[in-house]
Amino acid sequence: MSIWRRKFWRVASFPVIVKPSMGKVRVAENSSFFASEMMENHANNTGSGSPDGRTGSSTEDSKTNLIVNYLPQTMTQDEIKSLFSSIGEVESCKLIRDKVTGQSLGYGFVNYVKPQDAEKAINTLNGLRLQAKTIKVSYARPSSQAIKDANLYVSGLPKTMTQADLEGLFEAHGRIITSRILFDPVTGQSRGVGFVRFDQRVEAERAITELNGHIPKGATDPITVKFANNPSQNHAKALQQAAYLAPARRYLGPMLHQTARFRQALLSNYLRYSPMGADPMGVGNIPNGGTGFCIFVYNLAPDTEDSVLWQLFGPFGAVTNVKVIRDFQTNKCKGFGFVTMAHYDEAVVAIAQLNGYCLGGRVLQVSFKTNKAHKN
DNA sequence: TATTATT
Repeated sequence: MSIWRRKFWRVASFPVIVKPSMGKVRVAENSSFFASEMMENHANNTGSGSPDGRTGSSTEDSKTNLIVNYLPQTMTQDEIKSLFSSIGEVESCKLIRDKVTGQSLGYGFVNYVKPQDAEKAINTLNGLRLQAKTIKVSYARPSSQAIKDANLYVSGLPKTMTQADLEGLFEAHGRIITSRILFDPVTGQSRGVGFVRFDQRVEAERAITELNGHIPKGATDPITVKFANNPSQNHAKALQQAAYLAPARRYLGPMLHQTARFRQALLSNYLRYSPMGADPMGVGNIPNGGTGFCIFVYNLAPDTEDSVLWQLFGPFGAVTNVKVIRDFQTNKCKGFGFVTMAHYDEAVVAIAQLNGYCLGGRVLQVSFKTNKAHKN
């Protein structure tokens, strides 16, 4: 097999293009193909090695459990499991999603049966390029309250400050897990802001105390150091997105903050006035293997991503699966997709709200999926 | 002045 054939991964139904950069390709022994680029980014290497040397935890470090970061937004749990199963038997795999919108948070966990497979996965898959992302594979630290909310947002940095400089400034206050300086993609200039994630929250707290308002050597202005916003509770962004998607016609934002009880009230109201109230299951809609109710979405644009469906339907309740149907050759959306929702009442409201919804100049048709190709 | 690292 040539090196170029190795560039093309097929993981289940998910073809993944792997781009080895600079011809720097490693091929693992005892394995059909692995293209892996070792990270040159310091941030992505930090903390990816031995889990030893930690402080403040009595829990023993797992030698089989891995955390996978910087996953492409569209990658599903099944695809992750497929990819990591190419190394060895995977005991469990979990993609972390936003509780409200169902969107991938870009990281997950893979627990192997054998420690040597976990080690091999780090050596082989860390630094792998998937779509526009370079994934990071490292040992998961034992979960605890002490390691949560240890991510700092730093602003007011001198434009000349490098990532190494940043770490040099913060490393005295604890073990740095990751750090990053944000750059303008056009000019390539530092935006003067960045992030530093510590192992322990107390370390982050100490760094704030010591470094907020500090003037770096050679600089004139003080830096600001504070806790970074937590993405999983940042629904303001989702709200903005919903407002953007519904310019004038329907404003979905408030739905994000409604309780299940309010949704139930909406449902009662809806069923009272809807013809569907008489036939609540719709035509031929059967709970999909017990995982939920399948919804057919028609008139999607060719460039539609799965994430759009998550964003559209997530505000109405628990979305368990979405799928944009694509042309095998072009990979463009064929104009429709499916969304599975866990609860019937939420699916009903979502359909009622989104059928006729205008998305990118197209009027969507949304209904429960029917079994027949034609209905009357 | 904001990316997505703890189930």
